[in-house]
Amino acid sequence: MPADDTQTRALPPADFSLGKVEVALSPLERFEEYLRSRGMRNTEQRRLLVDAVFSHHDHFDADALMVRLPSKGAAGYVSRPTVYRTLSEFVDAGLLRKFELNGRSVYEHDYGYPQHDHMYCTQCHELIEFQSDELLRLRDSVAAKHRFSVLGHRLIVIGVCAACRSARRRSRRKQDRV
Amino acid sequence: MPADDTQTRALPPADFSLGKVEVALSPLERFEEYLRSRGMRNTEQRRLLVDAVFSHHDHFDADALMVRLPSKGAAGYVSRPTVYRTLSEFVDAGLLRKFELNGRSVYEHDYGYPQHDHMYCTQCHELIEFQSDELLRLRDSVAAKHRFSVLGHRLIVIGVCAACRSARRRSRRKQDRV
DNA sequence: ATCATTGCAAAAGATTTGCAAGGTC
DNA sequence: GACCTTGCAAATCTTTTGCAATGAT
Repeated sequence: MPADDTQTRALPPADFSLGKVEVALSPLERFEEYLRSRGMRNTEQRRLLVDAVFSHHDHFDADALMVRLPSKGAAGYVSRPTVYRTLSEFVDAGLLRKFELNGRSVYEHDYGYPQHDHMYCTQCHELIEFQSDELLRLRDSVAAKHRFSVLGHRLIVIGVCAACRSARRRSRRKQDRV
Repeated sequence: MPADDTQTRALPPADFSLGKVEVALSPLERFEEYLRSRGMRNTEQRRLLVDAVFSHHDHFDADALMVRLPSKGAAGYVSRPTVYRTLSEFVDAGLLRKFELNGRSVYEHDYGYPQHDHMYCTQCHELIEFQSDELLRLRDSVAAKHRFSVLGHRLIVIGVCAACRSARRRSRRKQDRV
């Protein structure tokens, strides 16, 4: 296990409502660890992507990440296949969590951020995070009852957020079926 | 609102662990209602699909449904686009619920069956149903706290089912990241 | 020098759409 | 007869893959 000081690094400024978790390594350091431990190479593209991914705390898909990077021809460009391949590696490395929404893969920070779930607004398509220990207890208790060994879960509450509810107060239309 | 006796119809024999809900109309009757109310046509394909869908209680995707139907050329064949179009109508009509799993759309009975969630086994890919009122209370309480108006939710607990745990006891390999 | 990684082009898989022919009301 | 539906073919969208060139160790 390669050495490194075990200082607590500051993560990107968090407009993150749930706070952050203390971590010993930055996402990049942690990923480099992962690469070393698997005999994989520390390439510029991988470094660029760690940076692009951890410079904002938000939910994004492969497309959104591409847009955030320099376009083809420019310095720092990363091809779409490499983006997809690297996102998978980030998930394997524990840097990102992945879930599906409206038929595509959505990613969010995992490393250094606390467990949480989402509410999805069908009006503005915003994802709102929330945390509930009670939910975890409930999940584990149900699983135990079925002798099911839990690796994780995905919960998304579907509905209309506070902002959109207000906006809709006067222009109301049929609600989407979920 | 068109008349009909309000008898309780038996639904397909249920190897369904959560029991069933009392319903006034069969899925087909309910769908015909829906078609009438929207000025849509009661076609043979739609009737065939209601039948194919409600003859088994299980989770399925568009492909699995196609396989269950007569093949091209044979009587009762329904084309793939029609299957997709009709599945959407079933969801709109409240007959089916839809969710996403491994990048594809999975459907299950909604009409006539109680609310529930799933545990997904990463080994055998089985979906195990469970029901929890406490979860619903928890969901609604979290939503209320955020002034979020709930339309529904999707929860999937990911892990390894009891059967696969036993099977794995002696041939263990790395666990999948979720 | 070895061998992992990248970018390109193309493939693959799921789902959707334009449209002419056919079916339902 | 009006017009909704179907099936076909083709398009679309997202993600993956084969492979030769490039880059990391």
